[in-house]
Amino acid sequence: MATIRDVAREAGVSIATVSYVLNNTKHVSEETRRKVLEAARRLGYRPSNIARGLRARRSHTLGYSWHPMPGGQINVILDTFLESMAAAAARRDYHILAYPTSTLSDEVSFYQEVLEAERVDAFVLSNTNYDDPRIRFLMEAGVPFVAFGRANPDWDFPWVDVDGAAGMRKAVAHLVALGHQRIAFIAWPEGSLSGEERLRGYREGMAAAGLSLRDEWIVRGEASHDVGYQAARELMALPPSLRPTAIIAVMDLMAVGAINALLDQGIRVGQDVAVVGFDDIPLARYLRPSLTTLCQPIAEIGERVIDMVLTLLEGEEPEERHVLLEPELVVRASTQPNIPNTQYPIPNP
Amino acid sequence: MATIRDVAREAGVSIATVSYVLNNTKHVSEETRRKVLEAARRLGYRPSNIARGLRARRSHTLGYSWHPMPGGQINVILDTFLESMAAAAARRDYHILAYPTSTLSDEVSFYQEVLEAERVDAFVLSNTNYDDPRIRFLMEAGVPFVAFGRANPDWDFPWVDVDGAAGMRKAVAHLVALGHQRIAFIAWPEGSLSGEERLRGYREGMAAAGLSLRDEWIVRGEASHDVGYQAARELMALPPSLRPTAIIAVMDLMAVGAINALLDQGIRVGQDVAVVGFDDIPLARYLRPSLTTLCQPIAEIGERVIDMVLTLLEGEEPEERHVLLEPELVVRASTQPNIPNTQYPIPNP
DNA sequence: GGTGCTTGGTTAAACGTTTAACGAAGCTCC
DNA sequence: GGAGCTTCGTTAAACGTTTAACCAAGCACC
Repeated sequence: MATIRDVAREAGVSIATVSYVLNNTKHVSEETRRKVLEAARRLGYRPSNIARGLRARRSHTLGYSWHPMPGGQINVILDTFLESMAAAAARRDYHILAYPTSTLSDEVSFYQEVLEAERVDAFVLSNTNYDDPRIRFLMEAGVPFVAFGRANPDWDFPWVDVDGAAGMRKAVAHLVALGHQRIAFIAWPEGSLSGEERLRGYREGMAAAGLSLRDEWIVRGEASHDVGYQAARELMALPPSLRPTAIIAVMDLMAVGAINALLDQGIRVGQDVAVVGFDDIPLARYLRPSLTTLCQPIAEIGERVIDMVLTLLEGEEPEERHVLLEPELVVRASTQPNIPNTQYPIPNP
Repeated sequence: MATIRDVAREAGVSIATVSYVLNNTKHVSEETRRKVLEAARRLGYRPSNIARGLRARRSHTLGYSWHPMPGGQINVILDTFLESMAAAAARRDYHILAYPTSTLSDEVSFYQEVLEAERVDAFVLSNTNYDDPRIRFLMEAGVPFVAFGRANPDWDFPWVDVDGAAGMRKAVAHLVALGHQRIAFIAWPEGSLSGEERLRGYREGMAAAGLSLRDEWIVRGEASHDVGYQAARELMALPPSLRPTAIIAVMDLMAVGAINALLDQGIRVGQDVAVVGFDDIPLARYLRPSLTTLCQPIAEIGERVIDMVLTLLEGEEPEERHVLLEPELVVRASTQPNIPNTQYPIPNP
């Protein structure tokens, strides 16, 4: 494997000159410049990332850590998110080190380890919590990082997030436009940042439509299909005057549970009762009925996150330190009975 | 940040001694050993991975590259696979560099780049093809790698794979035990390695059960929900004496398409016609009816792959160069009408 | 024709490890 | 009591870059 020394010899210059030419970091005459580039090309030279990193104290690597999904749930965004991040990073010669954090005993000390071993220059985090210890640590340590998701509002750190409240307002407005007045919400337990955010959007949407809101319409439970199932049963057990005609769930999986509960009771979803989810899981469009839901712009988030973190790494301030992106409402049969379930074209035999 | 020099000074020894103690690579008296370890602990010393890599020509990093799913499909295994690999790698102080390859113009030259930049010591690949150029390149370059998936059988390289044929034999046997005789198969277009493998298992299963096989029962098409939908329509349009009573699909997504087609025709899935998929996508258990399918031992594959690749890196031969793991048949309502759709417990209010 | 500036390049140190080569001290053995 | 071995450490080179410091030559200027 050719080293910078080989290139220097081949071009008849010193290794310093080669370095200057390749990094464009000092003026070099057009003549030698050409010679160096030519020699490097001939030898197929590629600077060793390791050696470069040792001297420049840069690994040209970003760490991305996420919590793998519990209980057989799927991480809907992982593939898309990693792909968009890796592509954005590659454009600027950075690479992504993947850290699923499930197996870590102490997550914070893990960050410290990786950092001190000089494996990564900066971090991207997702699945943030309110008083997220990772964020606290990274802020204190002065490490550049960007989070996908917000945390304690008193903390000032760069993040990109989806405006869950705006999404839920869209969902409510959509349902209201269809004539619904009694709209329920299946939420996560208190304490989840994005959960409360989405719930707030639901409340705001109801208020904006001038609809009153009943405590019975908000049912909370852990993120699972079964909790969604049970919540829908409870909602349908309310007296007719209170019984909701539409249900919004904080996540698709719970919406699927709710739909299954309704179907089990002979309720026609989309006609008798409408259901909206959040996530746009891959199968949402193929469910019976297909699921109206909110779709997050994951690819864009990935790019923004990387752009921000690389800006930080260059010692500059990103023009926007906080980026809030709106999810898109995808209307399907679970709220619009006139949309056929079979919304995919049937290919000709 | 403490360096080896700081530790040496603190312990009153030379840096070489520190290195020997920390790497357990030469005998050192118990006394100095203790002093060194104590000093390292006090200073919170952690060797710089970069410096270590430069000298030892090891980045302690493995590259994992995969093709992101086309057309909004989800990569069911990514989360689990990455997690198990990262955990197995971390146990031996290795880390995973993630390379979704969609954006690469020339995939092979990409491997060369990463390798020459000394970013990774070895590779893991998945989604292998028959004459996979990546595998050809890595073999020729003499780079250690392990593939999740097989390729050209003339090539000798280490891999771990799922025995799709065995899985399909299980599926057929399961259906035969339920009394089915006319069993159809929805396949991918010719040329897919795992696709042909699974198809072969279906044929073998039929032969083993002494059932004859009709050409009409094998329908091919691109991997998509809609192709599955259309295929099921075609199968149901066969004359009654040929019409299958069970359908096996090469992947869950196509099985879902088939189920939807059957439902649209008023056919009761699980009672009139049974359907089996392959993958065990996360929603499979929550579908109506829930989907009988084959589940791949992804976590185990991840561990095996990492163990093998690290063994290779140590210059040894793994005891097994080819590992074939059987998928597990998960029986649900789409083949067993007596299994209630609502197979999840309903929590007490 | 010295002074000072610019241009275009070189020299050499540094980054933090690993590890081969060396060596001092203590022991065994004849 | 010296040869030879073992034990336990040290010294110093090496890994492949980047970059500060330096320098020679050319030129302008008074």
